[in-house]
Order: sequence, then C-alpha cells, then structure tokens
Amino acid sequence: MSIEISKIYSAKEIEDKWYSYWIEQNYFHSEPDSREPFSIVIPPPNVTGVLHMGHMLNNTIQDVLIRRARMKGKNTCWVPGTDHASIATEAKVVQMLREKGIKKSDLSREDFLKYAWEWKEKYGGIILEQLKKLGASCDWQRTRFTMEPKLSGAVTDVFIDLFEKGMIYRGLRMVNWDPQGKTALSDEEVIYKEVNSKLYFIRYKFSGDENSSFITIATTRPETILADTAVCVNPNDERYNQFIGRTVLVPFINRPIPIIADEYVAMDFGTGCLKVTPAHDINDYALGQKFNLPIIDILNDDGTLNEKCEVEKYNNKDRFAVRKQIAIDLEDGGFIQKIEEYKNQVGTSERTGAVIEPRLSLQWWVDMKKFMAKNPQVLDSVMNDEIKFHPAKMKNTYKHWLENIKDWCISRQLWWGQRIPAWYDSKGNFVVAKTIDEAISKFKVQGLKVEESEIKQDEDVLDTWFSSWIWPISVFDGFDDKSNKDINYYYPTNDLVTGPDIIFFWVARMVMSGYEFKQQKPFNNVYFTGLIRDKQRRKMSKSLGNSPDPLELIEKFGADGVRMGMLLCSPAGNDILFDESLLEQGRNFSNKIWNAFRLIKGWEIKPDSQFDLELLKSNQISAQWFDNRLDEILNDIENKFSDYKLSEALMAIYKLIWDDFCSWYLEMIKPNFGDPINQSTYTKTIELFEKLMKILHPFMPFVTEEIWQNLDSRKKGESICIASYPNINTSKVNSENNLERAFETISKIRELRNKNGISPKTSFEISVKTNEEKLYKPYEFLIKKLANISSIVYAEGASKSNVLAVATDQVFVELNIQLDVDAEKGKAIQEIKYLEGFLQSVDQKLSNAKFVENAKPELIEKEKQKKLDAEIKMALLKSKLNKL
RNA sequence: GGGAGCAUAGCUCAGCUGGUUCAGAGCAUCUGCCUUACAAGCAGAGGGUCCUUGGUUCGAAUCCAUGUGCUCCCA
Repeated sequence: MSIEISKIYSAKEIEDKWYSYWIEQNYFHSEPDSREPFSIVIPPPNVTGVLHMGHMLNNTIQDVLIRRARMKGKNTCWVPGTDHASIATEAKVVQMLREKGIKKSDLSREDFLKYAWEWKEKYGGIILEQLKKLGASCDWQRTRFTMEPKLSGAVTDVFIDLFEKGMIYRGLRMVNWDPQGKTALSDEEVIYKEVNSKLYFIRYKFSGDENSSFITIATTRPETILADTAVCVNPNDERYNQFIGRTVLVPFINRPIPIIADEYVAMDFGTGCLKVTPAHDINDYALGQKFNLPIIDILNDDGTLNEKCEVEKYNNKDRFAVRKQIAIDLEDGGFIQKIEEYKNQVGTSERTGAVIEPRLSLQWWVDMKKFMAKNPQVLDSVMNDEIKFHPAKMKNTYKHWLENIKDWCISRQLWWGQRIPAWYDSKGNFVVAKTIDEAISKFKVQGLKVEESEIKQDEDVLDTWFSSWIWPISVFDGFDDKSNKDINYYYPTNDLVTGPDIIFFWVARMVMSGYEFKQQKPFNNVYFTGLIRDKQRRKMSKSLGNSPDPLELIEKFGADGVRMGMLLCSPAGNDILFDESLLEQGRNFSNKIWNAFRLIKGWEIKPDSQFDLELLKSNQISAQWFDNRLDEILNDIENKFSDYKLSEALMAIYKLIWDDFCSWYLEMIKPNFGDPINQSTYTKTIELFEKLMKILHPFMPFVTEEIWQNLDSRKKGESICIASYPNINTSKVNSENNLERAFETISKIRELRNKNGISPKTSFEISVKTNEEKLYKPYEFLIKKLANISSIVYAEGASKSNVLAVATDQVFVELNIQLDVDAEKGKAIQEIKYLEGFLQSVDQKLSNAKFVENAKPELIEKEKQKKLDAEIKMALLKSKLNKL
C-alpha cells in the first residue's frame, strides 16, 4: 500500500470529498434531545459580502469550538445565516439599476424591492458557500436570513413592544447623515478618520461699519458660513467681549447675525470666535437652542446645497465643490485672512465611506438610558463574569460604552429592510401597529376617526442591527413561539465569536435584547478575535488591496493549512499580522502528519512471537512513554480550552504530534528498513495515532478525517466528526518509566556528533558513570538505536576528553576525536563561572535569615537541592577541565 | 480633549496570586545532513539590560510610581 500513497499531501480532493460526505451524513444537523446542548449562532455576515480574512479566522474558531463539543458528546448546533445589510445592499442594487439605466427614484417601493430580492437570490449567500470550503460544520438546515418573513416579524414585534414600553420614541435631533446612502446612521456606524484639511480664517464685517472693522472666525468648512446664524465668543475673552451684542454680516450674502457669548467657546482654538451653524453641527445646534437662534438648513439629502444658501451659483452643487469655489470667491472678495494646513477628524459612513454631515432630522430612537435602567444585568453580568469575555480586558471597553450610552437612531431612509410599523393620518398623528387594521383601531382608541385611504405607513426602515441584536433569540423563533422546544433547548447559547470592532453592534446589544426579551443572557462566553492586518500592521482593506483572496489561500495551502496557520498565532484579542508563511506552517504540518501515516501504513506486521524480547520490551516502554505523554498534554489542552486559549492548545497538539510522536516515538519503534513491526506495537501505534487525530480534528478537520478513515476499517456512516473525544486516562500504566536521562544522553551524543563532524552512521561505544543505573539500563536499546551506539558499559570511561555531562552523570564517548581543546576549555570555564554565580545566589538566600523565616519550607528544600546539584556539576566540570 | 490597553529573543507571542527547574515557545537565522515516512524534511546551535528611572521587598519580568513609545475606544 505504501507505494501508492503520495509523498505530498494534497488537500484539494480530500477536502471536497469529506465535506460532501459530512453533509450527506447530516452530521451537522441538530434537533433537541436529552443530551446537553452546545449552541453557537454565527454573527451574521452581510448577505452581499464575500469571505474575507476576518471571517476565516472568526469562523475557524467557531468551528473548533463546535467540533470539539460535538466530539465530546454534546448536541451541537451552529446556526448559520446572513443579515440583510440595508445600506450596503441597497447601494449595490441602486448601482445595478443605474447600470441598467434605471433610476431608483423612478421606481415604486414595491418594484425596487422586487429587484432587491432578485439581486439577493442571485448573489446573496455566496459567503455561506465559501464557509463550506473552510470546513465550517454549520447546521445548514437552520440557515436564517434577517429579512425572511419570520425574522422580520420578530423585528416588527420588538419595535412595537419597545414602543409600548416607552423605550422607543420619535424625535427631531441631530443625526449622522450619509449623503451617499441618503440615510441617517447611528453613532456606531460613523468611522472617524484623520484627514489633512485646511483651516480658513474668514473676516466677518461689522454691520454699519463695513469698511473698517471686522472679526475673524476660523473654520474647516467654509461653505457652511452660508448657514450661520450667529458668531459666539467666550465672555471671558478680553479681545472680544466688547463686541458682544453687536451684529456682523455673513460674507457674501450679508446676512446680519448677532455676536453672542458663551463659555463653551474655546479661547485658544482658532481665533477664539466661533461661527454658529445650528443646522450643521451638533454643538452649534445646542447653542442655537440655548440662544433661540434660527436654523438654516442649506443642504439637500444628497449633500448638495439648496436655495437657502442664497447664492445661486452654489445651488445644487456638491458641498465639496462649493467648499473649493467659496474659498476662491472669498479670497476674491477679500474676506480671507489666511489659510492654514490642518489635521482633523472627519466622520465617514461605515458602509458607503461618504463624509457624514450632521443634520437635523426626525428619526426613531431607542431610549438607551431607560433601557439600561430597566436592565442593569446588561452591565453587571459581564462585570461579574456571568458572561465571560475573552480576553477579559474587553470588559473595560464594554463598561465604558454602556456608562456613556447614547440613544440609538434606528430609522434608516431606505427601502431594503423592515418598514417601520408606524402609521400616520393626514394631520401627522401616528400610532404604532403591526397592520393597517390594527392601526385604524388604535387611532380609534385615541378618538381619531380615520379612513384606510388616509393612513400612510412610515416610509423608513429599521437599522439592520435592529435585526441582528435579537439574532440569538430570533434564529430559534423565540419571538414567534416564545417557548418552542428549540429556544428552550438552545438558548442561552454557549459562545459568541466576534471581532472587537463590533463589541457594541453585536455583543452589547445582543446582551441587552437577551435580558429584555428573554430575561436571560444570550451567551455564556464571548471570544474576541483580533483584527487581521498585513505585515506592516495596516488593516486589511479593499482600497489598499492588501487582503488576499481566502479561497485562493485555501486552494494553495488547504483549508486545514489555512485554519492551522491562522489559529496558531492568534491568541484571543491579539491582531494577526498576516503573512503567507504562517499558512505554510499549516500546510507543512498537514504534510508531516500525512507522512507519519504513510510510514505506519507501510509497515509489514508480524506476530510478537517472531521478535526478540529486548525489542518487544523496548517498544512497550516507548508506547507507554508516549501514552503517558499524550495524557499529560491532553490535560494541558483541556486547561487551555477552558481558558479559551485556543492557539496555545493548538501549539500543544502541534508539538505533541511533531516532536513527541514523530521525532521521538516513531523513531523509537520504527523497524529497520525492510523489517516488519510486531503486532502489539502496531496496534498500539494505531490507537495512539487515532487519539492524536481526534484531538487535532477540531482544528484540522479534513486531514484528520482522511487519516482516521484509513487507520482502520470503517463502516459507512462512521466519521471522526462524531467519534468521541479522548478522555484523560487517569490510571497511569507503568508511569515509573523515566526516559529523561536517556533522552538527554541521546541529544548530547547527537550534539557531539554535530560539533565534531561525526556521521550518524559511525557507531561507537559509551561508558556511563552514574549512581542511578536504572535510569539507563532499561533504555539501552533505545539509546543504541537513536544515537547509534554500539555498546554501553557502566564505569568511568577511558576517554579523557570526550565526556558529556548528562544531568549529574558523566557519559564517556569512546572515540578518538580531534577536539578543539581551547574551545572546550573556554566552554567549561564559562559554565563554571555561571555555576559559581548560581551557587552564590543560592547560598545568599539560604544564609539569609529572613528568607529562611519567610519562605515556604518546600521552597527552602528546593534551594538546598539546587545547591547540591550545582556542586556536583561543578566538580565534574573542574575534573574535566583538569583533564583537558 | 476623555478613557482603556500594551511594551519580554529578528518576528509573533506565553509567563496565574513576587522565589534561577521563569528567562520560555513557534517561526525566522546559522551549522551539518538528499539517513528509503516526510528537503513542505532530519539532527543540532546561537540569540534577550524582560522599554527608562526610581520605590516596596530578604528577593521583582512579575507589585507601585514616573518618564518614553505604540495601539485601541469614545467625542
């Protein structure tokens, strides 16, 4: 068989083969039963999106958690799905229509939605298909979409419920306006970016004194002067307080505006004079309210200026075009004092990237303070670790946000999404109701008589996050049927895996909705991944083009290789500095395992009776040693998992397989070329290999399945996916085996060979001087085999110079080697020096009365032992030095 | 401007309640090997003032303070 197995592991066909098999066998589907549940809801990716590096990491982690739980006998359910991403999707549909020559404004809402659904059916959900390539073991039969009827119904119900509880209101407030998406955004959807801009210093002349005097204001947005309704100075500012109450003229349009005074104005910024534009700045709006200033809104919803700007040539021109033009015009008019380079933070839309305009607008809001007052567990449960964050330091960010929480703007001026269930009569009265009939009766209750034809539903839709915040409940239809068997069984879910950038979008709001609607937390653990960056620490982004195509990477390194490579270097909360070499490591590991498999499968097996005892005994020792080692590491892995240290758990299994299993164990039991292996060792090795594959399976599902299937004869329907995870064997067999000295001897001999250019093929004799022959005798066979030693005697050897220090023993290499005496001497002297220092520090400690008094007794014992060992080593070194 | 976090080998990171079995791991580097499982490999090796300066302590990578540098969040 061995001859036919390829030297190189080829992931491609193996991965496709097993994924289809898993789906065929329906291993990933879950129904409630008597077992303990283990559930994860996927943080729904954008339906229009494609898989990117962040998704790969995120979903690999979820898959590891799910697969492990599945093997541990839990009834696991990983619910996949997508959200409808109103702005992003609508933008894409609008663009598609534009390419067809259709304007959105020419379409009715219904027609537009028809196109949108068509688009979604065609392109939506690509990302879910891509997740399959990664090996994600989602319950695909449970795939949900935030806009499907049931989930939309839940969203509407939640809106109505919160409105009736007084936690949703409609209000005119300053919002973040996205002029490209033509919609309001919540604060969380605004991304601040530092940009290089200009600070314009503009003169405002005094009314009635136009020729001689003026004051100067500084602004980065000169086009907004056309909406100014005041100039404000600090009353304590001696430069200006004489002017308070006077009137200045807005340049160009000569609108007279008052000079007002407020301590809000920073005297040291710009000129100390602030132009007040209540319609286009949040702080100015507050000032406007305070001083009862008029509000002049000069912007259209698409970011162009309207007729209120009073300058005809700016009318219908984009704000940025006007900014350029007005700078020139002001300069020409002699209004510019100077222009400085200036760096400032500009808000941009998370979805469209457009520069946000603060804009006064009537929107729907969730009253977050009220919400939190009712649900203090939202903060408490995280702070007291009822919901555990990994890493815990994310609790700070969470706390800070909740303690400074602002109302949530949930209406969006879009069509793609759940339409707000508010109904208006012709006079502007409104009710909130699920259907028009309910609305009519609610109007009636208020004593308003309305006809159906007079009523209009709100034109806006709800924020997508208003769908996803209830996702852990809604995917189990927990609103539709409040105590159905799914929600009762799977909720609260176990883990949520997400990026730190959406701690507010998802984590915080899911916790909020969990307590409000289920009176229960939505998940027990939150695992925060890091962000994927490139080697220069830049975030991966489309515009930089520094994001590799995940599918190409899977093609190149195998899904297992990609998963392993990414996970190995990403502790929770730490960013990954992505580089393909990481994935190479993963691919190499697949290959390593593959070759171990090839080796084992290539052996010819003969009954134990045909082997001599020494070999049988040695193989037995080897197997017992590795068996114990495996248990030790398995225990370690358990601990790491309970701390969610996934990358460390993976590293532990990596080293267990590569170093302990391949480099040591297999070499220990490997028959000489062409020789057969004895039956019992073979059987044991298969058993051990199988265990290793199971432990690794959650991380690298494909290669482990392929090997597992071939290690033994399997029946149809069997799979490592549903095999049981190894238990730690508490009853250690023959754990008195201590191979440490033997291993050290082997390593030291190899080192000697390396240093002196002695071929591994040259065998020689060694003499061991030790008080503990039992640490060598049982393992002679192994030492001879792995270090190519011809014979071992227990005595002081003849060799004067080739003496290896193995712990406190001496190993004499009986071989004539031309030693570099000076180098050896130097090395010995150096070691003696180190030991002297070491001894000194130990002595100091032991002679320190306070140390002896305060330190634990076992610590003092340790120190004494250290002293003894060091003294023996020192004596050995000194005698070696003398001989040299 | 407000808040939080981080600083340990060339790189990415472990180091819990202080005690040289705590100065570690992987990758990278270097040396020697095409040894019939694997060169996507084997056997070895080198490499760190644990950011600075103080303090607490018998004892500090670990605790405290200061400074410096970086990152993130919020406005």
